[in-house]
Amino acid sequence: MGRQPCCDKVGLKKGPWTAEEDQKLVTFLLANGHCCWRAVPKLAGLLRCGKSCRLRWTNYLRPDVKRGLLSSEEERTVIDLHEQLGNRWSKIASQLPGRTDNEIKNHWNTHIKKKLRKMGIYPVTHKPLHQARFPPPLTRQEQDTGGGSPEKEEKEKEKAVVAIPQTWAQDVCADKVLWTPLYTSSCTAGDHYSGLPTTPRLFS
DNA sequence: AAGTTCGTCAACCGCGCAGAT
DNA sequence: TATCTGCGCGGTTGACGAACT
Repeated sequence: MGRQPCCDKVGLKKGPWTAEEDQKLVTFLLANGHCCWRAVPKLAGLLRCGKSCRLRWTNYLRPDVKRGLLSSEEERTVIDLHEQLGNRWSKIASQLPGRTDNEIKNHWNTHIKKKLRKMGIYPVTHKPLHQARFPPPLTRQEQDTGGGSPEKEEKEKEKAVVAIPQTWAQDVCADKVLWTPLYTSSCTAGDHYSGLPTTPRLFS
């Protein structure tokens, strides 16, 4: 049996939120809090799914959410944390009060990546471009700062393959550093690989 | 001035995890 | 133990305005 959709999509509104919808959601949540996101739209009188309401609230309507560009200090923090954690946007966001994972992710993709490239730093590995290497196959376990249960650790060890991030292909192409398909015969973004590649081929 | 391309960012989608039954 | 349900996360899309030709 397939997974049920998060909500019945028939008759539900999608796309940008109107001021009126925002008002309804804020009024409801401030008065009642949220016991269960699935029930929120119905109770608040909105034709949205619960997921959409949660996203709108956490990213834009929450009273403590900070708007506007990231300061240079915040940016530095994001870069440092990204180096340690990778694309764990929610973890990174938790270190920056008032910032959301979505905002940080967008800022990273549109501003920071570009800045790093200009500085000659490869944004995925945080290493100089000329030393660009395929990212080591870190498992979630390795990326997480905290430890896990021994069983979990064992399971993670078994996972010798990790997903190649789709951004990899984009980044590499943008910087005209293309990898030869030495590590796999038909490797594309989203595929899986095990082990490390050999050498990159540079295109001018 | 009009058309096209690029950059930004709000919002959606699908998946994985955890708790409940 | 297996299945169901809801939430949260990360990747991706698409609308829209700005910049460029």
